Amino acid sequence: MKRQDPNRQLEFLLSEVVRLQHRVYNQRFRATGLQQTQVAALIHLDRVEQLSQTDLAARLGMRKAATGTLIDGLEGKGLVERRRGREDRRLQLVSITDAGRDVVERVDEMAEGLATGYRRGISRDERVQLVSILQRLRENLRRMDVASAEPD
Amino acid sequence: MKRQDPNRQLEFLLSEVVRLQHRVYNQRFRATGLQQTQVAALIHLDRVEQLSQTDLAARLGMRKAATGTLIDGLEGKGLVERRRGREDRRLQLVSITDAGRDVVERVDEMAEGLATGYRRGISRDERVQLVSILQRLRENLRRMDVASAEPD
DNA sequence: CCTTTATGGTATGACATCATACCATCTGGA
DNA sequence: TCCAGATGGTATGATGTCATACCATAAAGG
Repeated sequence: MKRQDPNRQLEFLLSEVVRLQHRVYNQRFRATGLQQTQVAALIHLDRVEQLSQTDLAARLGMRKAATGTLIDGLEGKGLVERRRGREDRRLQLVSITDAGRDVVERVDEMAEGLATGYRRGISRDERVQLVSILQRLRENLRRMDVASAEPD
Repeated sequence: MKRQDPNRQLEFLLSEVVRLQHRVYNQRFRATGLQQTQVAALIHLDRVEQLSQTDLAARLGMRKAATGTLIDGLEGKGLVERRRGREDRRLQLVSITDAGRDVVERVDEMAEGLATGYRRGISRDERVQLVSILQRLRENLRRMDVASAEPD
């Protein structure tokens, strides 16, 4: 039962990196009052016109409930709008506002600066590789998630 | 200002994967009553005899306060012990108990099963590569973290 | 020695996410 | 047509992590 060095155990390493990442980004974005996840949501919305909450949840890898409160926050700041679906009135269609687009613009510039330090010592090829592997990991995890998540 | 596809933006992708990962693992480990992070802490402690809380915090990428409550939980279950440092009485030296070692053993077996689905379609070489890149990313983030975190 | 500063840990209040349970609306078959 | 299940969303209570502020002990300089 030779156990992995926890420093190399993929799952733990990923968690650690993401914890650090959230901390660093949230410190830097303090001025905007936005969390990294909210920024992610805004950027998703900036590229697609509108999205139901369930769609958005799937893209962020979150649950519906959490996505709802996430959007509450963005809506409260006027960065995002909700409209009931016209055909299917269960849907909450979320779309970004002009104010939201401005924020994305500003945040993008900040992110530019951060990315420099973030990517130091990692080549373009490696980044491409990394993304590719992470996408497969995500696929695997999605499969494992639904496999056990009947009741939602 | 050509913006990245959020599906490929490294930072977001990492966050998403880790959210999924936590969900899947916590579902599966429900029976043990442990969170993935607690498991990580146990495994660290299983390999080093003892560790101060600050050390442990550094290894997990967390802050001191959060690490304290994490350990409270493990201590409450009897998986871990705290002793005041004999030479430096500020230190809380944390070490794993026999019960803790048993849990690690059991969890390791469960993790074995999970890892199969987790790693599907990802070669050994790719995993090595991934770990290497993540370690550099971690280094970068640590630098960016302390760079701004004077007051703790 | 004695004071200042650094360091380990804890307390507190905020917030994000989760799981579960629930309500509203749609859809497909009897 | 209408009822049963599926699906979108919300409400609630728990927990994990954070940032900040604080206390206790140690180390360093006069």
